[in-house]
Amino acid sequence: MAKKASGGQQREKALSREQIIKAAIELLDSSGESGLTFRVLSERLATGAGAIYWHIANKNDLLTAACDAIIANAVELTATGDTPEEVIRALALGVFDAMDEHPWVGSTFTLSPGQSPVLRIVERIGQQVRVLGVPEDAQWATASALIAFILGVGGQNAANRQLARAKGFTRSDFLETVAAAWSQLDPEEYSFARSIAEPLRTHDDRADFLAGIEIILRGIRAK
Amino acid sequence: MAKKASGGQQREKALSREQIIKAAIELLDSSGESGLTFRVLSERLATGAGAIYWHIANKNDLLTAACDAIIANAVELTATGDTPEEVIRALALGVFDAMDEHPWVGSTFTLSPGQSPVLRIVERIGQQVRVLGVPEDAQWATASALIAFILGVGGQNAANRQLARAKGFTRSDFLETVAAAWSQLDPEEYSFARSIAEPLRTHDDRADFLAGIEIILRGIRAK
DNA sequence: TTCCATTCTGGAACAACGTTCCAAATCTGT
DNA sequence: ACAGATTTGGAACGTTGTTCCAGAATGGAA
Repeated sequence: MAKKASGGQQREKALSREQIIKAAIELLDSSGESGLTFRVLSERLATGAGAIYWHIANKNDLLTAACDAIIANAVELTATGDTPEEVIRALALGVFDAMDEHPWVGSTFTLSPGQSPVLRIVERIGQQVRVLGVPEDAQWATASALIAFILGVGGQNAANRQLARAKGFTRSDFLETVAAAWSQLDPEEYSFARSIAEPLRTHDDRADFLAGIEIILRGIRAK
Repeated sequence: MAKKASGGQQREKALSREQIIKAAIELLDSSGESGLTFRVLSERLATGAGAIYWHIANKNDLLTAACDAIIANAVELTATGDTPEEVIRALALGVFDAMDEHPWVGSTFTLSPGQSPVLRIVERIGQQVRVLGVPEDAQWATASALIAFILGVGGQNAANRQLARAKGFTRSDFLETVAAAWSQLDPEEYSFARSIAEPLRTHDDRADFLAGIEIILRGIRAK
């Protein structure tokens, strides 16, 4: 029923689930979320839509698998450190960088809650929360806060990138646009947004992300 | 060019942007995100798709406006308190409750980054961060962390609800499914997920959300 | 009033998408 | 070499967001 790993080659141009996922990732990276359709994926793989559906349940399945491949790699590479806090920092940054390199990942998490991609992060974070000595009845809320923050940042960044790409903007153009809009808001009602518009132009997403992680770690420690 | 607010009624059954948004919200609430199509919206409003497009740019515009209506209401109602921390708590809970009542809102934020709905939250949170005495060069990162967390939780919850609805599950069914899956994972590799599966069955999302806010507030204070 | 330019309506039409279906091609075991 | 199971490729289906446009409704000028 499933594939058989019997050494011999099955066919000249065998079509495997892994190949499909790999091609999907390439397509997502080069053309964004809207660039992955079964038509262009078929062309790229020199086959038809039906053949793809033999190996894959539906588009959600495909996107989840693609997301999982990226996250599994990121988690594997970066989950090291001397202290639990260092591990959390490294893991969070690893996931952030992976999402930065593959902007579509951020919006893919919501397609499969509780499944593989999220699960990997839950486990790694949860283990470190345990090592940190957080009491058992607070472990889930604590890990959950870290995860929500990481996925929240990822989702927002993904949204920014996607909008920028759709309008043919660069990231810089996008920030420029937001800054320009915010700096012209009513000074009374939107004083904060106005004051933040200028520094926003040149801010560093990664540094802000790390600062957020530090705040949360400090909050956990301060209990 | 735009509508004229000249007192007289324009037509028996005038079609206004507000009416369209209201009908869209009702549809989203009753049938979920996939329930809002221009076909059923047309029927509900007893008109055609073209008439709707006269008042609204596209579906993104419509969803953003619907999201903004919910968020504006939630922010207006709940942004009160004696201390800045209390205001943040109240605001966060207000947004959480709004997202809980309208699950589609959580996934709508990503459609319009830097625009109205996010902006409202940025402003309110940012003002309180300022009152808290956070130094100017850390205000954005701090506010950003709170916002990312709030939107992250909202997005995950929305994803859960959406999946549950699509499969005809209740929230309880969904948690049951996740708990069952997690409790059968490999005890070595997924020790945390296994240990958390049981309590997850009956946990309180709102309490966990509030616990997360407290962690972040503690982290800000502990600087 | 009568007219006309503007504003607004409704539904047909279009292109693109995810998905299904199935006859043909290919493989595997006997 | 044959038969049954697996895998392929592309046509076809239903649905979606969006566009297009003929014409109805409206309000001000003559």
